[in-house]
Order: sequence, then structure tokens, then C-alpha cells
Amino acid sequence: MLNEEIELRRGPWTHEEDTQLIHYVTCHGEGRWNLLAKCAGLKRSGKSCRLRWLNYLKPDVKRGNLTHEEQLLILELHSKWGNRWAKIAQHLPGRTDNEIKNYWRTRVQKQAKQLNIESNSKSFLDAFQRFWKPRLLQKMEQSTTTLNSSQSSAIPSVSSPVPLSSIKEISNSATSPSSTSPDSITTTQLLEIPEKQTNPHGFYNPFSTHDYYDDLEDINLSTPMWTTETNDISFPDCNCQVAESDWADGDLEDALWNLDESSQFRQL
DNA sequence: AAGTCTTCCAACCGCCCCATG
DNA sequence: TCATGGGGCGGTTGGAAGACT
Repeated sequence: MLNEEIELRRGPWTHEEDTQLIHYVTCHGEGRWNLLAKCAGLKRSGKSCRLRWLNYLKPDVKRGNLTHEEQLLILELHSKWGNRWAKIAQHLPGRTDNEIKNYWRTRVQKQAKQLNIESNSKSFLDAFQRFWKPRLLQKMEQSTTTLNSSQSSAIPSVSSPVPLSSIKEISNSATSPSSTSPDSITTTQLLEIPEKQTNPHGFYNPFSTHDYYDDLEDINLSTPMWTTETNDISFPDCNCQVAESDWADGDLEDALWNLDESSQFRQL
């Protein structure tokens, strides 16, 4: 390799760089990233090009908030495989390991911390397996039913990116990963919404067919996810307790994780 | 309105594995 | 068998944007 080191650019990608990369990969395909970077005339490292392509520019990269089904799947798979983000990402079509990793760190770990539970601990797994998971499944089924029966012209045709049946299937087989291939999730129906390629941060994805905002959130907000009865749920194994009534508001993600007040989640 | 804090995520870093010669 | 380079992966960071005071 010649060391006529061109100063490599770093930091945020520009529109022009993205266009160059897209054009080159479209014409010549992926791989040989170092060579690709040079041939494409990009003053970027091969690694940087690869990352930019895989995490942002690749046509099937999905943008926007994770759906509840995806969140459940991440929690489930993480409980089996730990921080194997790439492996987990294989089961969420269109989602990248980076995105899942970020989700875990910013949402799950944060909430776990607030609850004084280590997100990789047995307590966390217990709480998830014994309470959150069945509840999530139940409520998602309810919301699916509600959605199906109430889908009107006001709401575009929506199906879960990852069907519940697939989640259950993967949940059950995750202990023997080789038996589950990513192909087992095939029903990825994109939301058919007007194309808007700029998100609130001003980034853009030239290929994305998704709005930056997740329409499912809005849809689910219209459907109460939790009952309003007051049932305190306790987790003997993790020494903590949840007042279910406090989960009733907001979308499911909030219901799952916004337990940030001491009255909502009490140490026994 | 301005300053500070917090959140979130794109991007980078470093390690490891694997293919190739 | 060993050296080397490319690519994949998980951990971490920087900074933009929003929230809060």
C-alpha cells in the first residue's frame, strides 16, 4: 500500500459524499471497502465507508423508532445472547446492530439503572421473562386485534415489521440459534406513507421509505395499552415491585420503561 | 431569552477473526 | 506455519438538538 497518505476525512458525512458512495456501491457492489473508498474518490477510510453504507445508506435500512414488536424481540434475544448485537440485528430486518446497541444503551440500560437493576443481571431477566414479556405479548396481540378491526382509511395499511408469531418462534428457538435463520422473518411490509426523507435532525436517507417518526407509535397511542386497575406486581427475585396502574399512560415503550418515579417501582 | 443539562445516535476506535499468499 | 490485510463486531465518544431552569 502506498503511503501517499491523503488526509482522511472524519466526522459527519456530507450529502456529496453520500451521493458518491451510493453511486459507487450501486454500480460496483459492496466489499473491498478500502479500495472502494479510493476508487470512489472518497477521502474516507474503508471502514468509515462500510459503516456509513451499512448503517445509513443501504436501501433496506429502516429508520425511525423501533416498534413494540421489535423492542420485545430485542429484549428477548438479548436475554439469550447478551450483547451480540449483530446476531440480534439479523432477526430484525432493516435494523442495524448499531441501532439496536444504541437502543439498548439509551433506553433499556438507563431504565434498568433507574430501577436499580443491572440490565444484564438475573433480576432483569426474571422481571422481563415473568412479567414484561407476557404482558407485552398480550398487549401487542390486543393492539393488533384493535388495529385490524379499526383500520380505516385514516390509517394506512400496517403490519408489524416482525410478526408476533415470528417473535414467539424466535423466542422459543433462540437457545439453538442455528435452527433459526433470519429468513424466518419474511413479512416485512413497509409502511406506505408519504415519502419524507428528512428527519428532525436534518439528516436524510436517500432511499428510505419511512418517515423518521414511527407511525405505529401514533397508532398505538390511540389504543390504551394497559388496563387502569391497580395491581401491584412484585418480583421476589429482584426485590422490587411495580404498580401496574402507573403503566397505563402513554405508548407501550413508555409503559414498559418509564418507571422512573419511586412510587412506580419500589424496593421492597 | 439565555445558559445549562440531558438525551440520543452517528461515527470512530480497537480488537479479533478469517482468508490469502 | 506465519504474516498480512480486510472486514466484522462491540464499546465508546462527540456533538446536535431538545428539555429544563
